[in-house]
Amino acid sequence: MTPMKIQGSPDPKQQILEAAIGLFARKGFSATGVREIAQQADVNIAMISYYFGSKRGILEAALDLFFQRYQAVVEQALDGDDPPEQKMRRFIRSIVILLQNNNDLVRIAFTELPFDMPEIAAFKAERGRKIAALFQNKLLSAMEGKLPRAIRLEIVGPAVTGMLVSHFLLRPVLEGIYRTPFNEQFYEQYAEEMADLLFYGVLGTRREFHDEGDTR
Amino acid sequence: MTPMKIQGSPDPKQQILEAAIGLFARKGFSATGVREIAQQADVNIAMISYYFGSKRGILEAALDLFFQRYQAVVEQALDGDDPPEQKMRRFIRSIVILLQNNNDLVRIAFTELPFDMPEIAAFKAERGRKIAALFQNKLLSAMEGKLPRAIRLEIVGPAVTGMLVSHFLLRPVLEGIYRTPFNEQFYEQYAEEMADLLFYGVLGTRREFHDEGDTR
Amino acid sequence: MTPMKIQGSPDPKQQILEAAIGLFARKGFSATGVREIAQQADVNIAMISYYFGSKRGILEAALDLFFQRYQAVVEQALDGDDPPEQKMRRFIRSIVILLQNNNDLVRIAFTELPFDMPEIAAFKAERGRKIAALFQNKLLSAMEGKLPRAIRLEIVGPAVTGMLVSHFLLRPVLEGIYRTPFNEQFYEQYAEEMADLLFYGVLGTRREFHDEGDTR
Amino acid sequence: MTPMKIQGSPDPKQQILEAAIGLFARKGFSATGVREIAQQADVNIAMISYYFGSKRGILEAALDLFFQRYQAVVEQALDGDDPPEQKMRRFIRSIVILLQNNNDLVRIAFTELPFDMPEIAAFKAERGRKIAALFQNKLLSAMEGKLPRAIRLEIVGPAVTGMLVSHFLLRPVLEGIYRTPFNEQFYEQYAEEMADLLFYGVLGTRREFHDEGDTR
DNA sequence: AATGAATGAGCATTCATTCAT
DNA sequence: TATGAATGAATGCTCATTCAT
Repeated sequence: MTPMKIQGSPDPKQQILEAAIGLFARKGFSATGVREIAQQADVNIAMISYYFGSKRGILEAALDLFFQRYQAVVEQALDGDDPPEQKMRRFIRSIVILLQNNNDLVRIAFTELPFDMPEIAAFKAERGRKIAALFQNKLLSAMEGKLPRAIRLEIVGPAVTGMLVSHFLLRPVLEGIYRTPFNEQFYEQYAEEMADLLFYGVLGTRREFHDEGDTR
Repeated sequence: MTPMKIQGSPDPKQQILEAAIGLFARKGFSATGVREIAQQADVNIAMISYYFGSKRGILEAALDLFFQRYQAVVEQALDGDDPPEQKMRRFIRSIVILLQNNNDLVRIAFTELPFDMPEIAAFKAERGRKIAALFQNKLLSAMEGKLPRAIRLEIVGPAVTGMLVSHFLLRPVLEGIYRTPFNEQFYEQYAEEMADLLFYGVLGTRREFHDEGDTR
Repeated sequence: MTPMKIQGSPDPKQQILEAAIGLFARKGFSATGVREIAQQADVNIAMISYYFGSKRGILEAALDLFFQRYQAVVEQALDGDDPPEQKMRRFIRSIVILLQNNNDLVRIAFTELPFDMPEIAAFKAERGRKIAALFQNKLLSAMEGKLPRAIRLEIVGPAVTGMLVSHFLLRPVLEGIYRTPFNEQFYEQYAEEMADLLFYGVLGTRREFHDEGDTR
Repeated sequence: MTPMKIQGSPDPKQQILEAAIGLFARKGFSATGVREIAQQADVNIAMISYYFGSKRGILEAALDLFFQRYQAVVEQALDGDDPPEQKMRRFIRSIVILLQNNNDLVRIAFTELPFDMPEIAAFKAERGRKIAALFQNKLLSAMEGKLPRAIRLEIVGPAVTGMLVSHFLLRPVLEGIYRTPFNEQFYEQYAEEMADLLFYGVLGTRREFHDEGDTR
């Protein structure tokens, strides 16, 4: 039976998770105390053990959430019979939206890889493998032989990831360097620039390689 | 007068810094205790206050060290009258070597940006601005008008940074995903792939844009 | 619901407060460690934060306790329509009993006025003002014009306080100087001598000023 | 050979003592650190051990200084063949000046009697005995039989001390209670009021006891 | 006489977690 | 489910003192 919650006292498990994600992203996992999470979530401190077992349990839940969403985007973007470049553009656009809306989760996922929590690293590797396989099967296998240079996934994969993500990880610093407002409009352009950069580099032009329709 | 140190009792300030860099990179700043640093550095715990004022002081010293080295590489690579593409290739090769040799510092510099240490973020922004200016003045200004698409530094800058760095940040996870050995030979190829990717993207080829000699 | 406590595990908050009062009085606030308090109170050290927030919190609680009791004595002694001299004798007798029974608190209240804890000094001033006002309203206003010399409260007030209290502050030293046993009987005489000294000084006699009945 | 000191680098021992007296008075002995003393005295920290042996050594030097000055005032005021009341008025006037000029020392002497430094208490008792003996021999013995009530030194002594001193100990709090400016003029009146209070109390008048000339 | 590095014990406070209710 | 009290270990930092130079 799902308990009816009156307004103002929502699901405490969800409250804890949301509070923790915000704090982990802003202060880091270690620097965040369970007391702080409990206070922010307006929940008794013992509820954390109760719902998540431990502080680490919350981190695992957060990572799980991120990879679920990430993988969903990948699957959805790469699915279907569209040409690879179109799939890729769709992926980039979707992923930029994901990164925008889950900035905190992204920071946690890419930032917290403590070597003293090997299970966390293992968990990430496992999820990463799945996603790499999706790319291999749904995208790269269809492009083989058609590219000017072969794509080595273990190199290009992380490079593309870093290319797309670093803006979001560095955002607080970037805001201190550039005056550009990082608003909705910016991120639309951002996605296009990322795609062009990935496809043609800074020196190439889209027309050179082959005639193409609008891939957008 | 520089004191002659007998073997076995080297400069304790240096010892502390090195120990801390290793631990910060592996466990994160917050998760690393001063006792741990002192023990690893084989130094009395009070020496940390004595030399660095506080744990945070060590972090600042580490960041300073990283940015000094980073900026030195940038200046050296971009200096001179060589054509831009050549400068850029030189920069990428140098930076890959730097990242290889300072993996711990890199992780610290890109990972520790806690919002509750705003001075740290400010420090990074200040150094970032300097480096961005170097690129603008020594590289981009010479390329203006010659590119198929204008380069927006506030977008391409972080993207290139992330493209180059993410391998090193994600390395422990990548090792769990791919079987590629990350050895000397790998990083030579890595630098070339990064340059090609940056210049021509995954779809472009180097010959298309303009005939060029060997830019290496 | 007040929890029934079995013998041997009494109210830990009270335990902490009592232990701290004893130690603060004997060693001073700064020289007393929280570990020492916790040990003496037979309580886990973290309970100090839990109940009082900090070591300073215990000091504040102790001062509050003292001033509550002090003010209660003043109010009770000065209340009613008795002639001023009688009120004053009653006050002195009551206050001597209070000082006897709260020697530790007295020492803390008069000894700990660190200039680096301005809130403490402010707290004392506020309580002192209240008590000064009580004297002004319930005692001095009734005596105006009837005295050989006007009483300046800001001078006589501290003087009387010091006169009464100094024995208790200096007791450990006095025990090293005089052989008098400071027992119950002594303090009865002490109260009378204080009253006589305050009223008639060392040279005056009670009969000289005006014929009076037994003022006790 | 007494070293000639150039201006600006005066006797470091004196510097340390003065810095320490100020800090002990403001923060208390325990709360004052040797680093702080050394810094305030503009002296290397190791000089404290060198000159005073330990932090406690400074406290002992300060107490010694206070009692020397105190005893000198007592001896000077009580010496000679003047009538007792005149001696006593002289003493009170002198002591008020002493208290004014040595406010820090007074606070230290009356405030720091930690039970865990028994030698300090013993030292104070010894000096206190000497001063008590001076009063007994040079003042009270001449008044015996001439007073309306016998004076018990072990009671009146501390009372008078407290009466005189409490203003100076409580000064920071008194400044928060009353608006009276504690200036030169105030302390002249203060001394007179103290003498009158001691001699005649709040109810007595100076003319009642015996006709007297100007006792000043 | 003076320095700055070094020591080891100690400081107040906070940690994540547990448990009886 | 939910609470608040309780635990013991750990936190970063400072202490007074010592010592070789």
